[in-house]
Amino acid sequence: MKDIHIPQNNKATTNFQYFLKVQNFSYICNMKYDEAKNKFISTWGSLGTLWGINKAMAQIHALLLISPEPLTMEDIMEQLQISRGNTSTNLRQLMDWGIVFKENKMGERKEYFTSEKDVQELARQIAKERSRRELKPTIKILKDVSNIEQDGTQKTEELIKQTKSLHEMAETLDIMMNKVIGQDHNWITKALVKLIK
Amino acid sequence: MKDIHIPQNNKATTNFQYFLKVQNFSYICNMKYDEAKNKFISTWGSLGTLWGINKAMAQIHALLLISPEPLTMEDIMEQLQISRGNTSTNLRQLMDWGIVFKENKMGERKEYFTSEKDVQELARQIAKERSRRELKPTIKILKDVSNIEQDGTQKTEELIKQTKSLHEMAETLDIMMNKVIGQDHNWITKALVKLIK
DNA sequence: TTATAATTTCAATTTTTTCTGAAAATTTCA
DNA sequence: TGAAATTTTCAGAAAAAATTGAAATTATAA
Repeated sequence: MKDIHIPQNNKATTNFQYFLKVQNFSYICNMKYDEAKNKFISTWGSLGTLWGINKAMAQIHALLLISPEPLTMEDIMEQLQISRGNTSTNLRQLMDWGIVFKENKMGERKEYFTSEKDVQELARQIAKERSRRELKPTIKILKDVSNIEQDGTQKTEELIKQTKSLHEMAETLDIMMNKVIGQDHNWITKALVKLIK
Repeated sequence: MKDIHIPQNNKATTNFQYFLKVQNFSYICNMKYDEAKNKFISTWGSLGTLWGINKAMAQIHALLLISPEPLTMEDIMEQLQISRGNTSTNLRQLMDWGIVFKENKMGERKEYFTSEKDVQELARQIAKERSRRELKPTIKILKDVSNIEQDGTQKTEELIKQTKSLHEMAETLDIMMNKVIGQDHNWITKALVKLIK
């Protein structure tokens, strides 16, 4: 499988059958699953960097998300072609985020990993962590900065005015996010309905 | 100014006066403004990397956001201690994002730059760009991947199921974001009120 | 048009981040 | 307890990203 090059962003090959010639035998080979899987993993991987986690971490997560069975570290290393250390470190981080879990199988020494499979729960968990890691500390600093003493100069006035606005907006966002965290599993749909009204 | 070391995360120095001894003269020097300004710029800078723009870009933006007057490239280079090339490149990117603008002063050859000052407008602009750059392309790929043909295997079923869920969620988010973009300037507060109800 | 002020571009360099792999640590089984 | 299986850690290597600075380009005024 890993010797077949799968075009990543080539529209023409989506939902297509591949015709392979191997040692004088010809096969019509349905690549749909592997192609789709690779596309998903690599897309999720590059998206990861956009919301602050690295590629390997996001790819491991993607792999676990679509895997019906828990995977071992070996499985992950082999499928993504990454080192043991890298795998170990990133699995730990995913567990810190609360979106990947360790599992043990009876009679087996090695550890298995699964991801949170409910995407709404996943979103809630991510919202919760981002609030804690990024939003809350920012809010604190904006509050400090916007509380400096007025000295009558225009530049101080502008600094206070702008950081106050940002502070207010950040607090609103945080409240919204925490509302969302406390909602039931269909919050996204419900929130949408409310916004449209 | 740039020779005075300003402690960045030191609670004890916030809102404090500094006592300086320079060449036998003593001053009580109110550092509030500069300290606050530096704290804001460096915080905004490191936050930037978390939502996908680099440090210099975010710092330039921060500087323009709190500057009552438009600034030239020279001003920015000097205040942030970065090179001309860096400044030019990042200003261009900020303009691509639609949150920084060029201004010309009559009789002056050089260009001046300002930032969008209304933070709600800023948020709307950012939401719009992120939808265009990240969310929309992701939605397209999730749609493609979730449309592969069922082949009866469990792994294919799982891949389809999970990518379908993600696709649905991403679409909902995108719709929400675009709703928000079309709202008036107080959308955040209004959205919050709706969610709380 | 020419001189010059201002900006952009980009190859080379520096800095930061990620990744590897082997040694150390931990866990489990007998 | 000891040996084997498994995981973690971390110094150094590799890769990626950001930054510089000087040459090329563009715009302006005389």
